[in-house]
Amino acid sequence: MTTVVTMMASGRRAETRLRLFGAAVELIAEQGYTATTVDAIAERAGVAKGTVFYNFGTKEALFSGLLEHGVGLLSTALSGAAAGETALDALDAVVMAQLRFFEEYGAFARVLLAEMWRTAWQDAVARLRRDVLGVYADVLRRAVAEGAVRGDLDVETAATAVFGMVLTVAIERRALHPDRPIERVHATLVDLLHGRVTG
Amino acid sequence: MTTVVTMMASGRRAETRLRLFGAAVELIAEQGYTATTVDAIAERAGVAKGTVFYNFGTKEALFSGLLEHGVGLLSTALSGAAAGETALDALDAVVMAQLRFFEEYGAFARVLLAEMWRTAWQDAVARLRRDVLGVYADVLRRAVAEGAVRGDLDVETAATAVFGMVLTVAIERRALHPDRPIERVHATLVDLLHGRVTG
DNA sequence: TTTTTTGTACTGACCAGTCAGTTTTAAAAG
DNA sequence: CTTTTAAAACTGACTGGTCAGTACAAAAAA
Repeated sequence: MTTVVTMMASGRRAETRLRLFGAAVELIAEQGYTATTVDAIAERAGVAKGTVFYNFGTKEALFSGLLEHGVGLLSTALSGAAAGETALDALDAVVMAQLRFFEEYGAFARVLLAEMWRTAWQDAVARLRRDVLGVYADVLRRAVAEGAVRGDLDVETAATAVFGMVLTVAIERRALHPDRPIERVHATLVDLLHGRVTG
Repeated sequence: MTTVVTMMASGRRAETRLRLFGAAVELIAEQGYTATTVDAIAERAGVAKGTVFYNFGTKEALFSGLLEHGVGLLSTALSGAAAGETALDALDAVVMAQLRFFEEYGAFARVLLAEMWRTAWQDAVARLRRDVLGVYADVLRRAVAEGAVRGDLDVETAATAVFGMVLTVAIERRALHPDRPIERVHATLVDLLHGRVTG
């Protein structure tokens, strides 16, 4: 049972909410948002259907909350890793943090990738761009300032590219090569980024 | 109206099928598979609902056919670009071909990204891995043979990484920076891959 | 003549959301 | 410590609507 949830303000209600997030993220990862019924979420969470609506009001609000929560965790994980001697060390560390995060919360990775583009969740997506892609952009800008990277690098595009690359690889690895050590995947990606592959 | 469809064996029936693919890919890109109704697809295609079932039998079969069709076009586009003096030239060309393909068929890119992970479409996904990721893997292997790339490169992971990177960037560009020239995006990605960014 | 499409009407399953009633919790009163 | 009280949390049967798929007769195309 891998869930996006770990800890949060305690209390009966908060606990129920987290159980619902956990059930929802797994089911939505497998079936997609629309195909996942509130009944199924409630059943997996071990609560009555009415409880879902008592806590969130609508199915959409439940999903919105789930996205917010997950993006928050991801953002925390990445920015926590962004420290480092040089900007390039920091970049490696952020890539590793993203790989580890999706290793633990693989269901959330798939939900993100699948549902990120729907207009219904603009708020969570905006936050993803600001707080998650922003970490990559900051690190890259720092690298520019340190002179480790060409000054005319298109930082926005590069940040998206790295994030998408890691996300795709993390999902593919979980689906097809779960035994492959995450360190090996990290090494491949880091080599790609540092030009130790070609030339 | 951007559709995945371009040309195919002519005939009334084939034409109807392609119109349905075109309508379906747009709607599914916006709303997702489950949320898209057969009624809506038929209406946008300008066809009676019964015609959908006459041609495909089920909604799932329509979508399966759409995926097959799109993956076939993508595979053709990429392998057609994989020629080139050196393997690294070929890699650049394949990246460009993928960017161009998703520029033209942006709706299909989003459908791929969103629905690729559901177990229901294993066949199309297997073909994607074989025929599309395979093009990247081949080019990278060729680069290894030419000595342009380290011999111990994890070709599979690298191929997935590059494909995912380009896919993510292509979608993000269409959504957020439609005016940004595709050549500039290509230059950023190619620089990343050739180590002209760091060091 | 055969194949394909149309339009309308129908069905049966499924599902988000509601609501009246029940249980739990915690605190105040005795 | 026990009882009372009221709010908060939870329950599950029910409802109204939606949708994939069917049926079919008539029309259009090949």
